[in-house]
Amino acid sequence: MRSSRYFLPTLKETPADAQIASHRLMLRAGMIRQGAAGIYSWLPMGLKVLRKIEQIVREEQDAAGAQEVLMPTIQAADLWVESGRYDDYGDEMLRIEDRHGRKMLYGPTNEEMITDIFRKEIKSYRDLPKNLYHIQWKFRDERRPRFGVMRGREFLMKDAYSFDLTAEDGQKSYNAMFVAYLRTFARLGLKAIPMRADTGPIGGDLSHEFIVLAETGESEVFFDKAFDGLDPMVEAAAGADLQPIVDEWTSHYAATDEIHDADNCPVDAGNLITGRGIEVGHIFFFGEKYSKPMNATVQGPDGDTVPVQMGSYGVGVSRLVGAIIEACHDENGIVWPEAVAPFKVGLMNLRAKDEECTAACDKLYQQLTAAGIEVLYDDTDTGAGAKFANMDLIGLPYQLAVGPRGLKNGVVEVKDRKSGEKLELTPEEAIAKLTA
RNA sequence: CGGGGAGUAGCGCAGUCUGGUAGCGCACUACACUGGGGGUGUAGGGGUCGCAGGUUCAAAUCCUGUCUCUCCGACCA
Repeated sequence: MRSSRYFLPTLKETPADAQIASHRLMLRAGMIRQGAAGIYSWLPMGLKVLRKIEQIVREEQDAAGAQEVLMPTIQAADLWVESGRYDDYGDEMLRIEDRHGRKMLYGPTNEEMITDIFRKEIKSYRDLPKNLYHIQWKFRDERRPRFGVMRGREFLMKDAYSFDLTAEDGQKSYNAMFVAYLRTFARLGLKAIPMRADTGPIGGDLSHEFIVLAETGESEVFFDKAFDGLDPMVEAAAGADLQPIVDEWTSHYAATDEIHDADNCPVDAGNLITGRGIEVGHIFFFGEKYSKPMNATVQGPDGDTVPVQMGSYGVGVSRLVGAIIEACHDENGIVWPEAVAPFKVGLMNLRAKDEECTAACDKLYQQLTAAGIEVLYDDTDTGAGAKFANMDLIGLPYQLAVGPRGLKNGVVEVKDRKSGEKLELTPEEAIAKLTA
């Protein structure tokens, strides 16, 4: 993509409303623009990152045996009356009426709807287990939206729902999601710690929050050093027993500051790590909480009709964009992990008016693009300093700077955004390095 | 929801107390210079001062109402 054609409105100055790093940087890097409190438009580069995160989440859900569906954003209130949550949910639910005066709502989550879909079709234990998920916009009318997309009112969420005959089977479904989450966050370039959690309004007995570590995270977290030794990229054969893995990850101490009690902490100070984190995922097993009131039942092998055992599993996809930036930035801007970077390489023509320089850049752009590398090519006729600053701000993993000075000696400069390491290479070497 | 703060050009702000031709920096347009870390100059364009009432010869400024945004706190993917 050429910068001269790309819609990438970066800002030199920081908008006054943005307090935290990710919000500031997303606005400055031209990723989002605010529509109303907690509601944002996603501009091309922001959307590109959002889609990449979404895709990784999707791949791991699919790999874990979940199947993608897509439920609507607008739901009829009836189902919520049936589950008893229409009154319980309170002002966080955006309630609307259609032209016929029918009560509707913009979905804050989808337990009721998925349960309704399930109960209408599934009648036998032979059809279990099932895990259905979707990635859809949700709306929760937060009292105080803040931190940009980290706590917006409208947000993109992956939510999966598992259905099993027994609680034991439900635990297996839970474990599959647990492992999928470990892998998902690791692939996104994050360090995530599962923590035992309150179940809140979703309800249920078994629940873990996944907290990604970021120095500027919203809450303080405490966890056993032992987590550092665990490998989140769990490889497990289909149908394998995941319980030992889950046990290992849940056997070590981890708690947010709300729960942590320094005086009674089971981990001695030498092994306790204190950090800050952001909640990006939350998984629940809640058994019959919705299946019972909503009559989502199947016939078991013995002929008895029983409520199905359910769990739900959320990932804050849009929040992850902010969380990744919180975990990956420096004073100059964003430092994207390669897996979610909007482009891998930022190619800078340092002297757009110089024909040789432009020819060299055009060629590099063509070669890299042909090799399947996503390149943002700054072909504009602006000062070199502005280009470097802008590239640092948007945080592409590699910068490829091409100017007359280097070309005279047959070299271009490749900079690693994260380490800051700069290499002078021939164009051929640069291509080889960037396509490796 | 409790307590603060703010709405003036795309962004950041001054002007409001003490009413009198709406300003500054950045960004933008044109031209020239410059050219490896947000460069320089000259000349420009852009604002019903959040909205609605009121007071006044005259309102960004005073009064009333209203909307929105935002910060801290309590709650959440």
